Amino acid sequence: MFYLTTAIDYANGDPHLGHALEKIGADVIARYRRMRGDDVHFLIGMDEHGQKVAQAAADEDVTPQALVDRVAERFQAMWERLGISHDQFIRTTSREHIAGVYALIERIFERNPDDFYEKSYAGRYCVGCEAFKTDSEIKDDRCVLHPTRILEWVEERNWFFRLSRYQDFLRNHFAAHPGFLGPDSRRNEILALLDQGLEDVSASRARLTWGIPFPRPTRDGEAQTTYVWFDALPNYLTATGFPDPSFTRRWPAQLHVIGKDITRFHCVIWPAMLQSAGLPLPHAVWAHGFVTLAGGERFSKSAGVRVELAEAVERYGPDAFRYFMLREVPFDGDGAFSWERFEERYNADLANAFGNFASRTIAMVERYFGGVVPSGRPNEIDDADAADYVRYGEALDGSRGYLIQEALRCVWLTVARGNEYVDRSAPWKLAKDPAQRATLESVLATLVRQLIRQAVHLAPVMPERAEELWRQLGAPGSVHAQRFGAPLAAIDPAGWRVVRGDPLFPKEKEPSALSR
RNA sequence: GGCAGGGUAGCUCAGCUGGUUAGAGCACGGCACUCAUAAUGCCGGGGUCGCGGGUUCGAGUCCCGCCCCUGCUACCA
Repeated sequence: MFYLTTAIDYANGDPHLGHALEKIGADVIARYRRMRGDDVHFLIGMDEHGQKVAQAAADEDVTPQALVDRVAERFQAMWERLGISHDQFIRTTSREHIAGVYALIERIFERNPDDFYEKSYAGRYCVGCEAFKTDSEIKDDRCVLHPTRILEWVEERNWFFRLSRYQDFLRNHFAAHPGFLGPDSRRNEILALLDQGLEDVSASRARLTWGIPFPRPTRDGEAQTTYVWFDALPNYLTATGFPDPSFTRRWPAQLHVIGKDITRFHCVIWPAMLQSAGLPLPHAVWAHGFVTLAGGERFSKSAGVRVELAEAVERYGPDAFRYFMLREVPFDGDGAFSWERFEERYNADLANAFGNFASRTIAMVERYFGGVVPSGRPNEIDDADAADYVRYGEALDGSRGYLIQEALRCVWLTVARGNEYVDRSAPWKLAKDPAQRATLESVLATLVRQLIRQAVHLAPVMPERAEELWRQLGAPGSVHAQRFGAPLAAIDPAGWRVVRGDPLFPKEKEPSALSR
């Protein structure tokens, strides 16, 4: 079982490029795994509690539930449009999740009663943020985000989780499992944090109105609300059906795909919670980077969205968008989005190099062989491609992290090889000489084999376009039903009837009209 | 401030433990070709390798100092 998850998205706005990058990247991993033959379960979802959601609902004069219902629908519509192949969509307002959170907290109370304790928390509270502020967020006695408001000194009694107790456990875990967190830069940051020492974290809040009731009241009988760590993070566990005993069929997760900004929660608090509950830890966490804008401004939930996701998807279609994001934004770091760059990638990589390679190959099979793929034996082209696809696999299988952009580079090496091979072989010359018929057959069979492999290896990234190429090649079944490695190498397209279709990535007639 | 990473062609980046004329892709220019989405292939121009010292026969690659950028430095998520 390969159980992978993405961060659940906070339901206080519409999906933007940052959300999309994470889902697309995780989707590629999920699809890649399925095509390796793994039994994949891919979870995504929404984080729907919290003061900001309550506030947003109040502003619109709707109930919080009505608000999150609407937001969840918009997210799901976007994921469908983008071809995200999740198996499950969890929402933290669902009954199952709430029951799971109760069970997890109670399990900690049973197994490690000392891990929860009551403590008064005093601090400066910003009404604008609805949150306590730390010194670094305060300037001249005012919250840096709301300088016009006056900070209140607030004291409240909460449940706390004894995170500090797990410092050594976490350090040992990181030492024993070097691959637990990647990329290395994030891992080093967490190791530094562990060296610095851990403070306990609050597990409940008194003034939080929209959330899961904390299972136990405080000593003075006050009912509190579960704070974010114990509300949002457990979604990965509750989605498996926990506490139903069958949850072990999926748990522990193989991989949590998250943004680099929430690494700490997933690599410190979450593992400690699980350990406290006596549950196994996820095998790995991958912290991807951010999509930035050309100016360097960063996308985040608080920053304004400057490029409309819907527009970015519609302009060249979801598959081109998926390709662009993953090729341009390294999955272990940041990358910029710009229309100029998008058009460059689209024209150079998709239309000219790859799309045209498919077009010219299929056209030649039609022209010289009446559309029936000739037979031929694998040769040095297949060998060279195979070496590239080994690297493709190493970039996606997690052994060195999840370097999707490298996998794409590998496929394009084979595209370049194919175009070069066409020119070197000059089939149009071979076709004029009947004595060269066998050579012509061999060349075109080779090109079709290349396209087969490209379709299969691009299927995780561009599922729809890969399927269309598969169809144009006259290949049987679905590209998504294929398997990498030996089964793929064994495919012999001889006799397939190609179907010449529209270009895979049509170019706009007036490129200037697309420029901004 | 502390810790970590980075500053290499117009753009995005590769350059491992120091060693022939510093590389790739895109963009740009020329040539070739015509199967193809005026696509492709070949060739080429273009870089004081952040700045200043130092070690060495020799440094983008090591050492010191400085400048600049990014991330982390815990309760919005």
